[in-house]
Amino acid sequence: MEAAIPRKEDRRKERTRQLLRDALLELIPEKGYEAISLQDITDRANVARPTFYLHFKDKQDLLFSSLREIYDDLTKRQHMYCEPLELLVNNLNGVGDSDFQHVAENADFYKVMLTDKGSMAFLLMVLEYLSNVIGNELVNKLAEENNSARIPPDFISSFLAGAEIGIVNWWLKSNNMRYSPQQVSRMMNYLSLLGMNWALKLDIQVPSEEPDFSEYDHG
Amino acid sequence: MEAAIPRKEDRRKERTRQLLRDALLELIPEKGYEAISLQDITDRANVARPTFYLHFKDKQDLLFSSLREIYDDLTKRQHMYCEPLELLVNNLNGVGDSDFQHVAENADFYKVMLTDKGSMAFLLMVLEYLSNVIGNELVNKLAEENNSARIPPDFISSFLAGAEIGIVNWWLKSNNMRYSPQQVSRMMNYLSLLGMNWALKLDIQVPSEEPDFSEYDHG
DNA sequence: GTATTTTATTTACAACCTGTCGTATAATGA
DNA sequence: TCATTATACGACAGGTTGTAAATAAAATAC
Repeated sequence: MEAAIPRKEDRRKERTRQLLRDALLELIPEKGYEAISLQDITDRANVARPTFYLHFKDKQDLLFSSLREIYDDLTKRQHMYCEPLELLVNNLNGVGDSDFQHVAENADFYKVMLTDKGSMAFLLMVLEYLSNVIGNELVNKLAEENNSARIPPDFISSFLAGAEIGIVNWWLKSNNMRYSPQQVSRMMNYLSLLGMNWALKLDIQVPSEEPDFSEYDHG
Repeated sequence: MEAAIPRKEDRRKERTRQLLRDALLELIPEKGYEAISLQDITDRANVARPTFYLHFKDKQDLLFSSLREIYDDLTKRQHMYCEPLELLVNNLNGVGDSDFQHVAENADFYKVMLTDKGSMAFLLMVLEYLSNVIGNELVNKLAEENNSARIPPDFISSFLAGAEIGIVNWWLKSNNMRYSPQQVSRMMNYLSLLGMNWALKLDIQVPSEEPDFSEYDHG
């Protein structure tokens, strides 16, 4: 056995990987994920097709690699919002905003991926991400407050994760996104809160003033 | 132009179509939807591959054809449960049962389809089906009771449709389905009710007796 | 700066897939 | 029985994937 010499990472490696990642994200809004072939990707990245296999197993592997950093970043932003917990229970108006904000910023991407041109693996990845974030940052923390949940916390997390996907799908298709990310996020929180109150035997109050959910014109 | 002669449908036509439909549904739990080729389907159905194109456009067309009858039937069953409305608001314990019952009966199928071996088109079809059923049979009817919704009814429908998919996904993966269809359905209803109350300015009461959501052993 | 190692290119290949031709066969309805 | 028409069959072009060889290029180590 040779002694493993910890060589410094070859610069070309990361460079090629980045080219491939960028090419994929660039192509998705153009022709949809499913329709993209490895040839398309490597052509766009100016890389030979066999080279692809030196770095990624297949298209899905590349997709996941492309998205990991994005979602890691989102997780951090969520963490900021939900800490401390008191801020959450007294003010629903920040929780989840970053998610919907992110979707709005990448609307072209999500509009395609939440289509039959998208990918099941991606949707499941998002579902799991949401389920984990909602579970770790919200439901489990609330469940600890009062240790007598009527409904399993992971049921609630999965419920809300699915609901959020349903909402995003509705939002992206609803007449050019007539609601702001903050509005959608708030609708979601208000609609979830009372059921969660009951499920976790909590007593978080819905703000008494009526929220402003009026549509807005795009300008 | 020839006069359209209304010939009786050739028996072979429906026979072949049914063979193809059955073959697909048979193959899905075996190797996943995505991995199935037309060759697989026509082999299983004992039909020549070019014949496939005489009846269906592609694999997805066949899938939709296979599922249409199933979902039409489900819609009817939903309709029964939600009519009359009074029965609904006073008794949460029937709404949506048929959906979860159906999933339990076809667990093998859904376990594969809600996987990266499944299909986005299928998931979107289910999402739309759920959104329509929940909208038409539940939310819109409740919204008419009191014409001053705080949140758009179609937001609520999409929210619940997504939530149901999230729940089904959780349920199928949760340790061999430790909850009965009725339990899962009830959890879902109880968790949704209070938020919907607020959103639609209603006053449906959550039953005061504690529901039984204890897990059960499979025997 | 030079040598060595790693990475990338190129070309080629086998295997599979799809969609669509004709033409021949056989079942069906009239 | 007879005309119709669904189906079988074989074949084709064009696309895909994953892998293999030998060659060229680039980065690191010294």
